[in-house]
Order: sequence, then C-alpha cells, then structure tokens
Amino acid sequence: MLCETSQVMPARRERLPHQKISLKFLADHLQLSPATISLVMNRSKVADSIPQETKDRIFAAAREFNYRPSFVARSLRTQRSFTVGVMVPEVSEGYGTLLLSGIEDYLLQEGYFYFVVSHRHKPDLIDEYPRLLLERCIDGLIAVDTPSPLAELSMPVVKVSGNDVNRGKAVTHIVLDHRRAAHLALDHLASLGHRRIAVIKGQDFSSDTEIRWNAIQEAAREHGLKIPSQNIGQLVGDSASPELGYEVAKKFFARGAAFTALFAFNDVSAIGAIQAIKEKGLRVPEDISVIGFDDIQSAAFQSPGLTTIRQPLRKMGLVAAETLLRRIAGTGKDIPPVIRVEPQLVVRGTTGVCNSPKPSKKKTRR
Amino acid sequence: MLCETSQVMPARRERLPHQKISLKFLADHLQLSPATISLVMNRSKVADSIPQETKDRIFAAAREFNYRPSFVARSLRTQRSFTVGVMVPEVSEGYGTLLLSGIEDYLLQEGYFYFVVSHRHKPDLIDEYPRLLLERCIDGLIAVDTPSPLAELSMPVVKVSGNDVNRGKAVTHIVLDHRRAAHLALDHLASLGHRRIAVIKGQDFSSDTEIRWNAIQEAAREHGLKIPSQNIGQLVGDSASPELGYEVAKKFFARGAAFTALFAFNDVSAIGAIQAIKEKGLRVPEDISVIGFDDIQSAAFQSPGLTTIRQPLRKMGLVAAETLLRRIAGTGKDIPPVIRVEPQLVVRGTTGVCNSPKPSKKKTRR
DNA sequence: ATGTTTTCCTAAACCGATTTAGTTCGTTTA
DNA sequence: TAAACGAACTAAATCGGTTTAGGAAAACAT
Repeated sequence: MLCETSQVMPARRERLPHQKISLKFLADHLQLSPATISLVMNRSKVADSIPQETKDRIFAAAREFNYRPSFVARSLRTQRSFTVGVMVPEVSEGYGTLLLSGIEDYLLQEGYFYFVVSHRHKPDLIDEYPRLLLERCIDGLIAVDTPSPLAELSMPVVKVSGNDVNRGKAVTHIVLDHRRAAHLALDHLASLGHRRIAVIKGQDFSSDTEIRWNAIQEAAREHGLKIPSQNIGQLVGDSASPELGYEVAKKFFARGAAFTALFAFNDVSAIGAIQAIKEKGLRVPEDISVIGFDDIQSAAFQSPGLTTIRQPLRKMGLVAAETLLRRIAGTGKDIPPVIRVEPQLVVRGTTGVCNSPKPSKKKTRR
Repeated sequence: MLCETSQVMPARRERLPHQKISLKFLADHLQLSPATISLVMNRSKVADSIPQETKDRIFAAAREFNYRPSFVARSLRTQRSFTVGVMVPEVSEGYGTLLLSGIEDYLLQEGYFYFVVSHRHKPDLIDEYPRLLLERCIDGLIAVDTPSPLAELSMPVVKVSGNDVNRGKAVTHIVLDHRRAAHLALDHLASLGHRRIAVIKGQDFSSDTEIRWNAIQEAAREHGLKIPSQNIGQLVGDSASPELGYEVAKKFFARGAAFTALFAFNDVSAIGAIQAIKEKGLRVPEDISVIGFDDIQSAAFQSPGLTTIRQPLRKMGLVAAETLLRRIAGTGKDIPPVIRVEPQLVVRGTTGVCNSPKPSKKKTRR
C-alpha cells in the first residue's frame, strides 16, 4: 500500500526565505482546507466537533511557520479593523501627550491600534481628517478638544473636553467638572486672603474656554468677589508656548491692573505669566500668587513648583478609550452620554498668603 | 424603439441613509463596470482611451455620492497600506513628543498614517510589537531609541538614535553628531573657566548613553580635563521625571564631589539636578553651572532658562519620515545608511563664569 | 436493512477594491 | 471585401482571510 507516498500531492511550495505565510500555505501543508484552519484558530463554535488531534496539528504548524493572519484581509471581511482614530489639536508637550499616553495604554492592551492626527485647530483639517479616517475603516474615534462637525459620522465617538454637548448622537463626552475646578482654585486663593484676582481666559477655539470662564465667574460671585474687566485677559494665538501667557500678563501691568493672585487658563500660560511678573520686579508667590491648570509634567519641574488645578489627564484618556471600546462592542445602551471627571487642587510653591493690604471691604459691602 | 426604457435594468439599489458607497454601487448607478471606474479614478494609463465625457460622468457621480474607496480593500489587493509603524520608548513629554510631531507632519502630508506603540524598554514588547505591526501590513517602520532585534523584518526601517549600527541591512540610522555635541558643551563650559566638571550619564538602556559618554571623555581629554570618577553619575530607573537627576546630584554631594559645572544626560535630569543643587544651598549658575541635553520645551520654560545642547528633534523626525518613504518607494540605492544631524548650543541662564578658584594647574602640568 | 445522528471537514460566497487579458464594435487600410 | 486596427469597455482573477451551508463517512437506532 503505497498510496500514502504515491498519492498525487499538491506540490507543496517550499517556504521561501522571507515569504509571508498565508492561510492557504498552511492549508496546503496540513492537507486541510483554509476554512478548517480559520475556524480552529478563531475557536469558532463550529470547530467544536474537530478532534483535538487535528487542532493540535494546526496550532503546531501555525507556530512552526510563525503564521500571522493578515489583519487587512480580516478587516475587509469582518468590517472591523481593531483600529481607532484619535484627533488632537497637536502632539506637543502637555495636555495632549498625557491624554494620549492614557489612551494608548488602554487601546494596546485591548489589542487595538490607533491613528493619531493633529489638526492644529484648522477647520479644513478638522473637516478632512474624519473622512480620511473613515476611509481607513476605523472602528471608532476619540476627538480631543475638537469642535463638532464630525457628529455625522455614524460611528462610535468619544469626545474629550468637547463641551458642545450634542446629545442624542452616539457620542460620549468626557468632561471635567469645571465648577468644582473653579471652586478649588478660588477657595484656595480666598483662604490665603486673596480678594483681587486676575484671570487669563483660554483662546476662543478651545472648547473649555467658555464653560470654565462661566464657572469661574460663578465661583467668584459666591465668594463675593468681583473680577474687574482690566483683570481679565485672554490668550491669543495658536501656540503651545508660555509666550502667550507672558504677553497677557504684560498687558495686565500695562493697563495698571491691580491683583494679588492670578488664575491662568493652563500651566503653560501660567509659566509665561510668572516670567512677566518676575521681570516686573515682583516675586511669586510673595507679591503675586499664581495658579495654573492641567498639571502637566513641567508644572512640577518648575521652581518653585507650580500650584495648579490638576486634570486627571491620563485617567481621562483611559476612560475615553475604555468607553469607546464599549461603544464599539455595542454592549448595551447603558453607556452614559457624559462622563464627568473630578479636578484636584495641587498646591506647590506659586501660591502663598496675601501680603498686600486688603482692599477696603466697604466697597463690596455697600 | 422602446429598448432604452423597456430594457431590463439591474435594480438600482436606492442609497440607504448611512450606507457606505462602494465601487459596485457606483458601477450600478452609472451602468458601467467597477473596473472602468477604478481605472478612471486611479488615472491608469489603460483609461486613456476612455472619452472625457465618461470620465466626467464618473467623477461627477463619485462626488455626488461622496465615494471613498476602502483603504482596506485597496491595501489587500495592492499590498501597500500607506501606513507606517513608529516605535518609541514612551509617549511622554520631551524627546519622543517633539520627534513624533516631526514624523507626523511629514507622513500626513504625504498621505501616510502611522501607528504609535511605546515599549517602555520592555524586551518582550520590543520583540512583540514589530510582529504585531507586520501583521497590520505596515509599509515601513521608524524605531526611536529602540534596540535592534527588529533587524530581521525585511521591511524598510529607519532608526533614530539607534547607535547600534547594524550595517548591511536596509536600515537608515538618524544619529546626532555626539562628538560635536560634547565639544559644544565642554567648549562652552571651558570658555567660562570651568575645569571641574561633573557628568550624568544616561541609563544603560538608552542607545545614546555609551556613544555620548565616549564623546564627552574624548572632548575632555582634548581640553586637558580629567573627570574624576566621583564626578561621574548615571541615571537609574525608567521614568521621565526629574527625580532621577535629582537623585544623582544628591549622590554627588553625599560623596563630596567637587565641581563647578554639571553636564546632564538630558534636560529632564538637569532640571532635577538643579533642584538638588538649590536644596544644598548653592546657586545656579553662580556656584554651579548646569547644562542639559535635548532642548525640550520645558527647558525654555524654566527660570532661569536651561542652557542646553539642542538636538533638532523635529527635524530628525521629519528626516526620518522622509527617508523611510524614500526607502518604501524604493527609488534607488542612493539612500545613505547613516544620516548625521548637528547639535546646537543654546545658551540660557543656567551657565555662567566660574567663580571658584581654579584648581592649581600644577597638577595637570606635572 | 434502513433511517437518523454525529463527527469531521470543505466548497464557495464574500468583503471591496485593482489589474490583466480580453471582447465588441465601428472605422481604416490593403 | 477582408483584414487590421483602435476606441471603449468588461470579465474574471486576485489579495487573504471569514463564514454559511452543506457533504461524506461513521456510528447509532429502529
């Protein structure tokens, strides 16, 4: 009985040095059909009836040839790419970086990869990128501090700090509790005796600017504080440099603003403002206390360390990724449209007790 | 002659609200074959003979339905994904971020997307990620500060700061001119009168550590400087925090090291070291000058600003991306295996003239 | 002996493009 | 008038998997 050797075999292709191993190659090698191998390797229920011996042969061969199914082919068939898009204003230090690292941790651990695109607040890119990402068959999208036209995507979306809550859509917003943030900052300053406070608002394009400013005004009211208009400044320009905060602080001094504490829109601008304060010959915190926002890594690197309102950025990234994957899995409608995260006051060296004579209380009493 | 209306038409599927538009759909709509449309849209030479009128109809319909060919399908067929992988130690502030932003700029502009994975120097991840990326059919790989096992990939690779030059492979290395960097730093310090210099070396896992240390030693020799062993420290631990530099500086003091200038492995550790110096009651730069390396954004944010050796990180990212795409395009063998980029001295506030009495020259003369 | 299940596996359609090798039909050319 | 040619397309294979609907053979039941 020579059938085993004399039998006409499909010419087994020899493995070329760097040839990619395909399912078909394995099938030829094992004298099985691609279907069988696929079913076994994916642990499909249909493969339950296949004897362990065969399964072992398959796994052994897969290991031997280091077989890796092509993600592209699989994606085409299953319409799932295990890839998500991440839109950020820019990949620079600070805010975006910490978020990204949280997002990455979760995604990679779950077997997802991600595309990053940064739009630098340019409307045409904000328009174009979601389309390009869609072409690439991403399973979902995380949009960080990015305005909303992408609502029409019909795809799971999680927005971080996109405070333009467009409900009804399949979108979850991860938002900071800005009211609490404002309170943490103003309570801290008030407890140090500060009554004359200056505020640097964010750029108009930032989705946090308005909501945070409103929260600050409200908190100030509750403290019986008035923020006179010459103590209100706003960042101008699209740059991640402290220069922006420096300029605003300069303007404060130029117009003779009188304040003992400064609440900046973010840490980067706080750092710039401190520079301006020092140049003016004033000390931080002895003459002016400064409090930032975000708690980027550089905040701790400053000396003195920057007092700031911490956004749990890594955690926000983690939660964003987790929520997106839940939306993708489509398990239940029990995914909330808004997830609020809590800020935290981090006291370092740039805030201290108010040494200036308090403004006469009469004015506010009257 | 009613043939035109009575002719049996394939039922034109109506466009469902959010149905994706496929080539087939367009073909049905236009009464053409998918082949024709594909040829026209890709401006294939084969389509030269197709009259402009038909082409116009095709383009019009594509626009009307906002047709976007599926990248996944195309990738499967053409075996090109227009996607590259980027391996970095971590997505944190500083080094990696600036590089990434350079890489991103170039890639997106050229129509490529990229996957980022960060391996945190873990050998198993360094092993595993290239495989995962390969599965995803990336066209090439940029590896930043990542050791070498991935040499066997048989895929275009560009390494940034991978100083383990494994020539012969289809790999381009983007490397800094460390000799020049060492000279810039030591020339600067020497010109300020410093003769007793301390050095913080990088962690063993960093691919720049050894080559840079060798360059520093050589430059020191040329200046007739000896760096006594108690003035040599090394970063320990895998963290992007200044803490690491702080600890090293503490150790210097603990063992009574005497130096008037400190050359740190990177800006982050320089910042930590400065903290330790200040805690010791010494001033920067009056008592001790400090010079960092990299010129991350936070370096400029410090006050005083950190004097440092600038690596053109964004440019290195740009060059890495550009070189990779050239390798992918395979145009010519004229792609160099090593591309050297030049460092630059950035003088800010942490270096100043040496105020300590110079050590007696006799010793070195003898 | 026949019908019914099980077990083990496969054929073939499919995902959505690209691309090669034609085909059809009208127009020139020999 | 037939052969050759060019214009305008298209059929069908292909990329590398997944998945549904069976089919053949063996085991079991009646």
